[in-house]
Amino acid sequence: MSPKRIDRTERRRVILRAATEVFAARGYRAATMEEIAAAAGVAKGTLYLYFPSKEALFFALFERFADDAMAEGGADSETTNAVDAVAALLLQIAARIDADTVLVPLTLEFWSVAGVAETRDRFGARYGQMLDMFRGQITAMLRAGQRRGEVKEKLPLQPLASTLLGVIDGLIVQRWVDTELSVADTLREALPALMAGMRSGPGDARPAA
Amino acid sequence: MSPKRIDRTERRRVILRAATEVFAARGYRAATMEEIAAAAGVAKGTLYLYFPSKEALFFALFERFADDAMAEGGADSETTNAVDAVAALLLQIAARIDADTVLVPLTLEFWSVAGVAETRDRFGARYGQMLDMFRGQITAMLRAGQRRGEVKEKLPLQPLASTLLGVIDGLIVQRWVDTELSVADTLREALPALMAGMRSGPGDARPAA
Amino acid sequence: MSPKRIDRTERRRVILRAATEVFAARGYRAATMEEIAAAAGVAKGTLYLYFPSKEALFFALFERFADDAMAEGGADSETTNAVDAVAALLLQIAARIDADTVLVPLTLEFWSVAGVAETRDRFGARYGQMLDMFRGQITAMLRAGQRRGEVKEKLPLQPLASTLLGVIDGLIVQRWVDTELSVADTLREALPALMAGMRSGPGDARPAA
Amino acid sequence: MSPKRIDRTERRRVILRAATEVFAARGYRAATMEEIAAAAGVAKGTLYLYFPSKEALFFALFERFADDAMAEGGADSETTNAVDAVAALLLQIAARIDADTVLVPLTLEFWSVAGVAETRDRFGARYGQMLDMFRGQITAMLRAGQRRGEVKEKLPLQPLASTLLGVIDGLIVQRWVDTELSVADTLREALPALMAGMRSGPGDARPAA
DNA sequence: CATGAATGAGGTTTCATTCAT
DNA sequence: AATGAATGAAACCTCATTCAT
Repeated sequence: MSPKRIDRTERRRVILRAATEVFAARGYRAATMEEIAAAAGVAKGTLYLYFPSKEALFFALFERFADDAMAEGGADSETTNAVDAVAALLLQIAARIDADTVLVPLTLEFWSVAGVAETRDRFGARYGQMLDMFRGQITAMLRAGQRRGEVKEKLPLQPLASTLLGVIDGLIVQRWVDTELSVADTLREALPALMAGMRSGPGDARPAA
Repeated sequence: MSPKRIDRTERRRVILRAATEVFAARGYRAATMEEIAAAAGVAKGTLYLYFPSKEALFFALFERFADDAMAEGGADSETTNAVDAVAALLLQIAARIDADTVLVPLTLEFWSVAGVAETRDRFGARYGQMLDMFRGQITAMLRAGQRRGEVKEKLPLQPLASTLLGVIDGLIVQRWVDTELSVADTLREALPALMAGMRSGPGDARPAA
Repeated sequence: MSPKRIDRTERRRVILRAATEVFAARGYRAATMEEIAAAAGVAKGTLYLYFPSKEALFFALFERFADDAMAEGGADSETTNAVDAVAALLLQIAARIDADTVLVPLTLEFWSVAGVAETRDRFGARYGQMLDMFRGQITAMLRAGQRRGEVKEKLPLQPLASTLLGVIDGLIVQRWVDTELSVADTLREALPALMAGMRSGPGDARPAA
Repeated sequence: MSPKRIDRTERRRVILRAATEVFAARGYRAATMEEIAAAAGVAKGTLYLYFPSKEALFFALFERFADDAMAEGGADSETTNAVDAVAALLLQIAARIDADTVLVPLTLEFWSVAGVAETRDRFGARYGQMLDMFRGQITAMLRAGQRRGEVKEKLPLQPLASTLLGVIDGLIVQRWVDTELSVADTLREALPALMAGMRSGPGDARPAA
């Protein structure tokens, strides 16, 4: 019924998609608004009708990225063994990274832009939020596991969660330099050995019911 | 006949030091040669007497960084238990990261620059070299441990090495957003639990006793 | 939907005109894009919307100059005596030089830029093309004159054409140092004496009569 | 007897020779003092002990060039036929141009630099001096020829001299675009035909004795 | 005398942003 | 709403000139 049949939400999405490609391929600074506009099939000026500045556009991208990542959470932490559930969460994230080729360079780019003094606050806060959420989730899963006697007591849950989560980012870095490497495959092989020590063995089982 | 007495090596070092600060604080693209010159206490033109271009300067920085990191190796892998030795190597790297505040943003910046199409080859190759060296070293240490019966047989050594090494980079990312976080402290707490599963337990011990 | 209405061709012309002035007055290297922009009444960046580089702008100028010069040809070579026709062609070129004051310094500048190693190929080839065309035209006119019995047989047509054409460039140089000198006037006076020897005299006339 | 066995005059010559090569190959603006110093086998600073500036060095080169050219004059204008003597003078200059490969680009460069507003006065005046000298010489030779009855009366001597001299410069231009072309050969072939019309024929001979 | 390291003004080019249409 | 021409602030890099040794 609107005179012009233009769906602002849809066009915004198109622009964000184009920006994703361009930022991933060229980096934040090297990417030009011209390139993004061309990739989105709109004129340069149009970008400014949807995002007030280049930085805002990049930040919007980042937010969508963070939202998506955080939606990933909420797994079946109750049904399975806690250690397996944590592994499953990590593998799920890893699979998404392997599947979407722009995620690796784009993640690198987020880190870099966020490291720059001017943008540190905006980006850093948001990224920290995301990290906290994941760390919290992992910690909670492990704590639940401890309550159920699946996970050893006396484990430094916070540092463990940080480290486990870090594994993902660490493999992202290795993936950009070695495009053959599969984050998910690597994790699938390595996690069992790494997490074995967290399971409560026969000796330290709860006195049980 | 006697030209001005200048220690070119020393001056080069001063410039590299200044570049380290500026690149870390502002990022590669945002950093200007003017800023670097000012930080080094020389004129803009002088930078070009030591490095032919901005990119060359950044790459030189990266090389020195890679050299330093690789010199880190050669630990006491023979004397101690292999698992402990690997942990010690990681902790040593972690300590260096905690000690030098510019290392975190600079590392992020390396990743980002290397991810950009134009520079990917130059930087990526060098970074891959460094990663390979570390992965190789960790793999070798674990394999030696297997021979000595300290490390479980049937472990996927390559993926494990990648993952363990990745832990460092993953924590660097977290450290950048949470400057309170100590990479070394986190690792010191988390590693025992993560690596416990790699040690050969009583059950799978060598015939021995 | 209706973008700003701009006559790109006209604006291109304005820029070329401004560039002509500035390059003529200051020389290729000394001329700055800033100056050219100011002379054209546009901003520096605008120049780059029409020409990708300073060199391209200069080359475009050169091409237009060459095109104009070559369009000059096609005189009334059939109706008049061949020797007179050649003289008329030279005088026509000369008149254009006298009329347009920037042509002298600009021509000097073309020569100079074309002489420099880096640009020799691009500019040299184009200039050679123009020279060849003029030499060919003069040669053809004289040959036709020979067929009609107006021009002496046994003349070295190629060298003569080169030399006659060279007279123009030689006078351009003199005009540059002596702005009073009129290329056309000088030629009008000198050519009859110089070309008299090319006309077939009574002695070497065709059997005819 | 002097403590240092350095002949300033000789070193000046060496620098000028090096400058000749570099200016010819790269043009005035593109040539750097660094390159000239390297070509001369001295340090950059040393150039400034002999010439106060780049422009002064180029001008010195130009002056030497002009001096050499003017020394060329004073031929055997008395002994031979005046028309032949003029032709001989032009051929002599042409031969020198063919022999010395740097003369062509260097001449072009002189013209160009002299065309630039800032240097016009210095260079232009000197160049005009040189041209005047040659024109004067040719005019004088022809006038003497008229007195001796070798040259037609009623000839526009000034324009003729300008044009004949111009032929040289015109062929220099053609030579840079066509390095095969020999200025001397071209002139040797073309001049007889061009100058034939200046000789007093049987009909217009002086009543004479 | 000679050197060559250092300087910094100045040049070309890029590109985020604005705004008339 | 959309366009894309125009702007002009920066940025990288060059190089003539100076001057401490």
